[in-house]
Amino acid sequence: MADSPRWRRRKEARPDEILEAALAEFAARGFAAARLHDIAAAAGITKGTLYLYFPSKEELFKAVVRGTILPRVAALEAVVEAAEAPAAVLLASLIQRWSELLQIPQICAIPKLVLSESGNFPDLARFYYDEVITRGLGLVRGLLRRGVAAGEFRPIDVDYAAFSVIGPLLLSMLWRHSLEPNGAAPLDGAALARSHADLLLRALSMEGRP
Amino acid sequence: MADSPRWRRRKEARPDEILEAALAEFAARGFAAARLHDIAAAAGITKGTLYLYFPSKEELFKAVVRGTILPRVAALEAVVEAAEAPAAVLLASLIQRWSELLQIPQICAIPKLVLSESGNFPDLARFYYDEVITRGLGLVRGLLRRGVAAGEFRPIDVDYAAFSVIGPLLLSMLWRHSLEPNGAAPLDGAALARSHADLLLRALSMEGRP
DNA sequence: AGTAACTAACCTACTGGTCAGTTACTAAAA
DNA sequence: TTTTAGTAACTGACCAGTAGGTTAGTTACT
Repeated sequence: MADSPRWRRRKEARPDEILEAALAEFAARGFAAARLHDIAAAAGITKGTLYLYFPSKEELFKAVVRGTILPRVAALEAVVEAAEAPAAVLLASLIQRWSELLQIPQICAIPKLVLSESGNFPDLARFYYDEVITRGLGLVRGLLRRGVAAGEFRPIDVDYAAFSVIGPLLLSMLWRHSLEPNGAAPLDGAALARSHADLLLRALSMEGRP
Repeated sequence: MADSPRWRRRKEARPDEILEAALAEFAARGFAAARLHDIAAAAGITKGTLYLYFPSKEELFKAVVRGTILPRVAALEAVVEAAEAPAAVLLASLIQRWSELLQIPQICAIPKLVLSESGNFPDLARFYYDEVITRGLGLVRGLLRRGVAAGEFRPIDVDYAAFSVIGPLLLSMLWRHSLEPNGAAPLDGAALARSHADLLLRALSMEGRP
C-alpha cells in the first residue's frame, strides 16, 4: 500500500491559505476570541507552522485586513477614474459596483473587524482610515465635486453629502455580515442600490431650483 | 484620628456603577479583551464583589447593552409618536435628535459593540435586532409611509429608503467612536444632520414630478 | 452579637508563543 | 537506477502568563 505522506511541503501555497482561514476565523469571532490553533487547523497545518509564516497573531491580523481590502478600493477607484460619463451615471455605477461587494462575505467582514478592533489596534485603524476611508470618501467627494462643477448637481456641501452616499452602503455590509445570520430580514443588494441611487440623484438634481 | 473605613456597604449603588465602568471598558477593548479586574477596579470594588451582582462576564455584557440602548430608542419613538407635524418636519427633527446622540460617547459605542460581538453572542444580536434595529427602522418607515400617504413624499419603496435615512447616522456614530480617536477628521454632528436632512427631503419631495 | 457586603488569595482552564525532534523532499554519489 | 546524506518544512509537546470564576475569611453596619 502506498501511504500518502502525513503532510507535504507547500511553502508557496501556505501564506494565502493561512490568510484565508484567518479571515474566516477573525470575522466569526473577532481578534481576541479567535484561536491560532483553529486558524492553523482550518488552513490544514499546525500552530507551529503558522509561526513560520507570520511572526505573531497581531501581524497576521494586520496582513489579513491589508490584503483583503486594498485591491477592492483600487478597483472602485478605477471605475471612476477611467470613465468620462456624466457624474450622475458614474455615481449610480459606483453604488451598483459597491453593492456587488455584498455578495462577498469576506469583504463585508472587514469593516466590522476594523471598527471592532480600532481600540486595540490604533495603527490598524489609522491605516484603514488613510488607505480605505479617506480614499473611498475622496472618491465620492471628487465625483460630487465634478458634478457640481459641471452644473449637473446642486451646489451642496460635498464633504457631508459623501456621508449620505456611503452610510447606507456601509450599513448594508454590516447588515449582511452581522445581522442576517441572526434572524434579520435578508437584504436585496441590487434593489437597495437602485433605491439609494435613485434617492441620491434626485437629491442632487438641479430640477426644481434655479 | 478617625480612619475612614477601607470600604463601605453600598448595595444600591453598585449595579449602576458596575454597568457604567463595564460599558467604558467593553467599548474601549471589546468583550473578549476587557478584563473583569479592570472593570471592578474602575467601579471602585474588587472582582469578587462584581460576582455578587452579576453571575458572569457574559451576563454583565448583555446587561450593559440592554440597559444603555433601550431608553434611547424609546425616547426617539416618543419624538415621532407625540407630534402631529408634517412628515418632513418630523423627519428632520428625528435626524437632528439622533445626531445629538453623537455627543454621548457611550451611545456611539453600543452599535460597534453589538456588531463586533454578534458572532459570539447570537442571542444578543437577536435582541438588538428585535428591540433596536427593528424599532428604529420601523420608526423611520412609519414616518416615510405617513409622508407618502399624505402626498408629502413621492411614492418610494419605504423599506429601502429607510436604509438611506439611517445609514449615514450609523456611520457618523461609528466614525465618532472608532475613527476620530485614531486621527480621523472630527465630525460636526449638527452640520452633518442638516446636510443629510436637506438631501433627504429633496430626494423625497414631490417637486419636479407630477 | 449577628449578618451580609466586601476583599484578596487562590484555582484552573486556556492560549499565544517556543523548540527539539520528525519527515518530506532534493540532489549528488554510488 | 538506487542509495544516501543534507536541509528545510512541518509537527506536537511543552511553557508561561493571563484572566474568569470561587471562597474562606474580614469588616462595615444594624
